[in-house]
This record gives sequence, structure tokens and C-alpha cells, in this order.
Amino acid sequence: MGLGQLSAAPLPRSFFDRPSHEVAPDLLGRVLVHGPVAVRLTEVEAYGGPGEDPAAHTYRGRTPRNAVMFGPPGHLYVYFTYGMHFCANLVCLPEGHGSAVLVRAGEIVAGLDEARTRRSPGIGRDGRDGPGRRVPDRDLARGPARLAVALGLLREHNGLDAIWEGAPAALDPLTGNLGRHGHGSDHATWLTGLPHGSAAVLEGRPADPGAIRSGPRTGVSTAKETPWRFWIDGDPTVSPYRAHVPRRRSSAATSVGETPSS
DNA sequence: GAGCTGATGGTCT
DNA sequence: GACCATCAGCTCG
Repeated sequence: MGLGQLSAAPLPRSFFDRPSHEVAPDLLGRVLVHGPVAVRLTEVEAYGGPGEDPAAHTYRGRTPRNAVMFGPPGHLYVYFTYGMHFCANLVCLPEGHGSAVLVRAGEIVAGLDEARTRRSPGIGRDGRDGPGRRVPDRDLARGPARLAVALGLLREHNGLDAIWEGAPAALDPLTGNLGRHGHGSDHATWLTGLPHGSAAVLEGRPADPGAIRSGPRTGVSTAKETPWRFWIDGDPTVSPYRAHVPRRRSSAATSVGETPSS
């Protein structure tokens, strides 16, 4: 994967002003940037709006949690799930529609050291510090929660605009292609124009249409027949498909008819 | 390698 | 109080 072949031109807001299932396959091969880390997307899932997609957070209408999804397109909807993970979406369609694309996996194309640091456990777990086990580079952003960690996306980034306004001027001194990493710094040279703390989606290198596959979405319990998961066939960073598995009853719910008295 | 399971807390019914 | 757009660590083969 040559960094030099990825276009650094930012995608306009109009790119996201379409139905999520049209935006999703077009996002494959694009580059999502937040701070010093950039990820070339290899797997995404589309989610529809209220009443039309039972698997979507917005299916039952607007709530404080999903309000960002009802906002203007091109913004990040970051939510917390399973008590410990964040996942990131890109909002589609004009205000009020409530649809988005979940970014599920990608390849780190800039900020590799930063991503490795974020993804290596150690500090914060059991009070341990020091380097944890090494995460293979292909696994750094393989899965929606891992991708969010690699990009440093947290609750506070919910609602962040991912459209890089004024980017042409920022890119002026560049060739239009992504630069390689500096020697000492892990920051790619083309990132210097991106305002600190902001996000952007760049053109990157769109996936070959012939390599795009689609199928049922991962881990959702409803609308299994909707093939709105899209990925680049054969890419090693695509996350393994997992069908939804009903959660087991908690052990506290002692099975009826079997008293623990004995 | 595949398969299973505990952890963990916000959200919604 | 159940569910959840998940992950890492473990066992087993």
C-alpha cells in the first residue's frame, strides 16, 4: 500500500448528502483522519432512518443519544456500547433523516506509532503500565471499537464535523498526494494543515468496484436480510464476520426448577 | 486456527 | 432489568 497513491483532497459535504447505503460503498478506500492518525477504510455498514431500519439507533426516533444522527451530513456520531467501547459513524442525508454509515475497519496509513500506543494496553488496565502485548498492525483498526481507539475517538468527539472546510488552501503547498512520514515525527506532512483536534475524510484511493463485496451486517439482531455491510474483498484489515448471538441469561437468573439450595 | 465467555455501563422499554 | 452496531483472553484441537 503506497501512501503516495492516496489523494489528500477532502470530500465535500455533498458526498454525504445521499442515502447511507449509497455512501457506504463509496467510502471504501477513503481516508478518515482525526489528529495525527489516518485510516483507509476497508469495511463499513449503512444504517437507515426512523421506521425504515430496525437495526438502526434511530429506528424509534430521535433521542438525546442519537441526536447527532439527525443533524447535518458529514458529522461524526460517536456512541458508547457494551459498557466499554466507542464506535464511530458518519452522518448521511440532510438534517432530520437520521441515517449514517458505521466505520468498521481500516488500514492505518498515517500516525502508526500513535495508533500503536493507543491500542497497546498497559496504562489503565489493572493499573499495569509499561508496554502490553504487541498488536499486529493489521489489527490496529480491525473492528469498529478498535478503529475508534486507533483514531482517538471518544464521547467528546460525538458531533464533530468531518468536513474539512477551507482545505484547498491548506493543501496548496502539497502535491495533492499524501506525503510520507517525516523521519523523527510520526505526523505525515500533509496533516500540518488540518486544524488540531478536527477530523476529515479524504479522497484516498476509492476501492476497485470489482473488489467491493456486500452482505448482512455484523452483530445486529434485526434486519439480517439487509446486505448493507460493505468491504474490500481480500483486504487483511476487514474484521471477521460475526452473526448476532443472543446474549445468555445472566448467571444470576437461576434456572427455574433447579434450586441452588442443595 | 475456531469457538466460547466474562467484562462493563449506557440506553430504552 | 434486558439488551447491546464489542473485544480480549482463554481453552481446545
